[in-house]
Amino acid sequence: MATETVENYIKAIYVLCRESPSGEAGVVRLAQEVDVTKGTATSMIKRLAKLKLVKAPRYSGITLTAMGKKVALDVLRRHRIIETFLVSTLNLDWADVHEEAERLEHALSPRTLDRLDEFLGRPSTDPHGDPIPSASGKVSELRGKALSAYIKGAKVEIVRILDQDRAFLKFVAQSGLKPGVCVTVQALSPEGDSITLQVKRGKSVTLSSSAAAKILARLQ
Amino acid sequence: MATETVENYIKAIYVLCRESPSGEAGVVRLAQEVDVTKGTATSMIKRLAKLKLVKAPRYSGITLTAMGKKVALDVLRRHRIIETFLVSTLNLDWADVHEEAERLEHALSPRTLDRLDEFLGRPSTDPHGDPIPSASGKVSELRGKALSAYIKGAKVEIVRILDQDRAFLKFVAQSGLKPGVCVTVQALSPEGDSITLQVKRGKSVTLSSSAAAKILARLQ
DNA sequence: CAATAAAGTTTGAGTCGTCAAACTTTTTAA
DNA sequence: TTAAAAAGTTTGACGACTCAAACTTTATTG
Repeated sequence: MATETVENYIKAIYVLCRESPSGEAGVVRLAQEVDVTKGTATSMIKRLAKLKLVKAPRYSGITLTAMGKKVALDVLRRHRIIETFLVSTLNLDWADVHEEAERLEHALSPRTLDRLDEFLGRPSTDPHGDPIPSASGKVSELRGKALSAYIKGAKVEIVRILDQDRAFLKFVAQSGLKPGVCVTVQALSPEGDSITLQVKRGKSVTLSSSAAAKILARLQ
Repeated sequence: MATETVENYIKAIYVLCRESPSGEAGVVRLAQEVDVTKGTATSMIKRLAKLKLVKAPRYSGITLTAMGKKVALDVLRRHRIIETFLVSTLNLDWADVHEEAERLEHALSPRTLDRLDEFLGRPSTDPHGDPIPSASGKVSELRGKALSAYIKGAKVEIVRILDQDRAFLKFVAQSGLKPGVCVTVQALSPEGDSITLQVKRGKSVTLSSSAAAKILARLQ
């Protein structure tokens, strides 16, 4: 069994690989993510390589092996089911839930996880719209494009928020941009580098393009 | 903040002190309880003493300080609330729940714990009948005497099972002796060192006195 | 293309929690 | 009351995880 620390590194590597265009994770970013120095990250990567969880040629990018990917999806499944529970059953604040799940995800037995999943009605996404991997390790990456990619007048449904940062999530929630909500693109300003959305009649929000890039939506 | 390991030692010491007539815990039993060698236990006790959580004069009994007691009750509160959740909400098996709670109890923030407590309707005991300490650290030790202390013909209500051993709990559950259940003392056999209970019409169970001593009940 | 910045690695050391085994003190019982 | 058993302690070592700081390699850019 992978230790809690190992699980955290693997999960972080998985996420970083998804984010990076090259599909590889870097030591410095990884160190940031798990909150250690880069030296520590390097030595941990060596251990992960010895455990056959990652491939990491010297001075080059890190990628997960098939085994590593399996571990990552397993952790992610636990994480997202817990987040769903915390929000939908315990009514915890949408933005606060990430850190809590971060700790709980390592303490759930497979049996309990399955009961929890059952209790929740076998949800397919978590409150941020992130897909929950199946018990057998499959993820359906949701269709949906960045908000910033739509044209003026488009009516779209928010499907996912690609960021776990508390402040950002708080802002998003406050603006009413949770997954499931429908909005209309009211204005695009290439000069101002921003996008304005109508959330409901009379209420609109303006976002920078970079913020809008982290919110996925699909045509209504 | 006390580490997970520290919390486990403190909890074990609390339980051992309750059980022992002298009110003190011993190193060997403690080592058994947390599943380490006695040398390890000794060195941990030193650390706990340095942290002002226990008093442990050399070659003598271990007791908790006021601070230690507070930590113990806090852990116990978390443990018992989680057990209640696992049984009453997720329908996990009554006997399996202890180990699971053992791991989860260290991963819950105060906020989440309170939400969980609220969700459960602020229960006062866990599924074994153990009292749940209040958030401020008060425990109401339940009234109730060992089953073995009642006389023939007594009609009593089971209130608590004083043992976390899986096999014992499994047996108890199978016999229908959960807290809340009413039984009648059908026979006492000092020679056979046993007690026979009528659980409901037509169903009776025989227990050794030592087993009956671990089941608390009160007069109906 | 050289100089500098950034990314990555290595080294030496420290903490936490653990073990096995030798040792000391206390308790028990013959 | 003293020898054996039980309880408790110490020592030296190890694995997991971490840091700071020196170092090497790769990338960037004037």
